[in-house]
Amino acid sequence: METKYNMVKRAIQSDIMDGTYLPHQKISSESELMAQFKVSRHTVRLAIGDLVAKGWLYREQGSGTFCADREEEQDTIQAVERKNIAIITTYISDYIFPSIIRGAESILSQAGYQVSIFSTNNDHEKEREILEKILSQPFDGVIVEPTKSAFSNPNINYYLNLERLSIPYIMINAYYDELEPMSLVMNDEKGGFIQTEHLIQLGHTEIAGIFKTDDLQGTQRMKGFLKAHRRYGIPLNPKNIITYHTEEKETKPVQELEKMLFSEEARDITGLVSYNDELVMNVLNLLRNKRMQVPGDLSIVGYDDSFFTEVSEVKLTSVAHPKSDMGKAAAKTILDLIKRKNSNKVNVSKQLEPIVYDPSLIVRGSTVKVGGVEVS
Amino acid sequence: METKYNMVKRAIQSDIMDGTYLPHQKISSESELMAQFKVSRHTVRLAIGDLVAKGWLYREQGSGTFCADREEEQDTIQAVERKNIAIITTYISDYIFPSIIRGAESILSQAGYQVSIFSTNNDHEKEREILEKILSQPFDGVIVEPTKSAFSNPNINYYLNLERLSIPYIMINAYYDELEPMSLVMNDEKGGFIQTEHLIQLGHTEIAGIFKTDDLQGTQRMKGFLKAHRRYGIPLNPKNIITYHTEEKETKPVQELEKMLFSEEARDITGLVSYNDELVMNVLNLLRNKRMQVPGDLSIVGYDDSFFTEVSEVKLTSVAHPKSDMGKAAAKTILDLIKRKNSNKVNVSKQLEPIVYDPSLIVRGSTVKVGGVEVS
DNA sequence: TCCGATTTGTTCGTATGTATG
DNA sequence: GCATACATACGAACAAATCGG
Repeated sequence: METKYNMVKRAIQSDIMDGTYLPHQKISSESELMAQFKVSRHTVRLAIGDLVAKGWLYREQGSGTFCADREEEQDTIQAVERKNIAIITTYISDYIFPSIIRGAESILSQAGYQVSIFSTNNDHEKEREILEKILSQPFDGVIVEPTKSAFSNPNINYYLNLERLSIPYIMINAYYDELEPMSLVMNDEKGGFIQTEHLIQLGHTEIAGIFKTDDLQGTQRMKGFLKAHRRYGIPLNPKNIITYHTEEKETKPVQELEKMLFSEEARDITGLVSYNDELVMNVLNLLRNKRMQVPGDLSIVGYDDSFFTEVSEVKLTSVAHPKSDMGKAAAKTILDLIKRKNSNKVNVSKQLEPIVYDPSLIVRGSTVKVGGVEVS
Repeated sequence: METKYNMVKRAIQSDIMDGTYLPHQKISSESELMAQFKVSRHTVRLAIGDLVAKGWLYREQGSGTFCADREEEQDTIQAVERKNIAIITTYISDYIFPSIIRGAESILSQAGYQVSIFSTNNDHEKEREILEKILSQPFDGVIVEPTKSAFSNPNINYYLNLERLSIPYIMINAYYDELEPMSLVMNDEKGGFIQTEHLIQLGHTEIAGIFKTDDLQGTQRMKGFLKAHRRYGIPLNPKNIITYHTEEKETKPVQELEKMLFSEEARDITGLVSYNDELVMNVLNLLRNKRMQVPGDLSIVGYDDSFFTEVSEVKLTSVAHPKSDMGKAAAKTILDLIKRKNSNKVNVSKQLEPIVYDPSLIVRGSTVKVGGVEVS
């Protein structure tokens, strides 16, 4: 059970961290806070007193309570050398993130840094909590994989606050456009393009595409999918595209595909471009039940070149993802930014050019010429 | 004009400075101070609150207010605000550890703790470095998966130091016998037993076993493998057993198996007990090249019930591993230990009984009656 | 320069909840 | 179970500083 003064305290801290209150700005008066939270003056003063003691606020009698400037103080704290870096991902255990985390951890621990991990579960609210935690502690740098990157982010202010406190951060896999942060991403549009191009060059003309549309990767890959069709003059039936959101990943895409392939109005799909390898595994289960052959009846191109490509019976054609290399590069970049910051004392997050990984296709057994025999 | 609470404050400070109150000694209770200075309780609390914030005193509900030991102030002041837990695993990204880490992270972050991760790469030297780092920082608890747990550990002293500093730690998957720590492990001997028993009950008598012998899990599973043979009166040819160390995992076990199955002195092996599912994947690749059918020609039992069991064409019979449940349980246990420590001020690491997970076999398509048809 | 409204500072009283020994 | 000690929360009153008119 949370205490009232703690609620007030956290609310004020939030307002400080998301930039509602800027340094030296006056915060709401005690009576305003009393009304706002429907608590007694005593409770408000208790909350404010705590924050004053911790150096978040300062009071001036007769004038008001003000947001403190915690930046100057930062230096003194940093004198105590504690090298700490935060990694925020959407999911810790799923899929390719462990590789990314491992890559980053190996570099960072070698450089004497300690790595703290956080996962948002692709939820903006959780992301906010994590950013608040990071802002209230002495982190030297942050590596973040954006949550629901296709949508505008309600936590932009927290990232701006990182900049204000000159804590370097970089984004991997995707980035929030508004921030123009240093980032390490794939050229996902090109990735989607070469996935599709590969099938087109094998003679496929009726190609289904399944894309996750709540992150930037998915929307970009879909863009590449469309572009390839246009480039090669292949007419694209809008019904060939299936989109889904993270929460639906276990159900909707496979259900929709089942409809597309096996319902009465089924069309003669011969190729499939998948958002990623993980999804292909679900698709393969469906096809196995329906006695459909891969690649005989359906050629499939995955994305990420994950371990799935090797363990399934049909080795999967897939787009290579840098994975642990990306993690390592991210780690090196953040170390570089920290070094620059400590020498220049200026915000350099945006001085570096984003690193864009060019995708390349790893052709394996899951794709063949349309109607054709396995190439192997 | 001096305020009342300031008088009380200065009086207490004086008593601390002139040695009337020694570190960790209980000071007068609030009601005593009320009488002594003839002020209200609120005023006393205001004075004490100030001194607590400045680190001169600390309060314990139900017990009293105590003089702080300002020698160790640096440590305590950080420890109070920073709820930090370390997780040490052998490998961060491989296999089932991501699930364990995720399970632990979800519980710990919910409890407001921050999770720092370290990986030893199964190397004692790296483990030592990590333990040194942890000992020099304010961690509240440590969850550790032992490195090379089958061997005696050269870093025992570091763990004893954790105990001396009363930092709770627990071990998962295995434990160093000398320490008798709180641990969460599987009954690996029983696991190896039921793997083998399953094949025996299907009529197999020539069963190969592959075990990793540098961790406790592997040696225990091998023990179960032997026990099952004895129990059922099946003679066991020592040549049916292959052992390997972590560094050899990509080469030796498969090479040895190839020799066992396909060389001139090959024997008629019909069943295979594998240290884990990951290894089975390598085995399956070998068998595919050799055009050997699973389960038709060889029945295979894996261990860990990992994602591999579901993605391969032949669904794998395997022993269930608690994975993220184990991570969650580990997190809850360490939180419990921290709570006890903060209340009792004694080392309680060893007061809890180790949690042992009983293994259970998940039967899928990779095992059939000897010489028989697939059961499906 | 003073006034009055606002805002924080100090102090009292009271009540109930929760942890400790 | 009980007394003790700290924790949370409400209410009220007056003091002292600030600021705009």
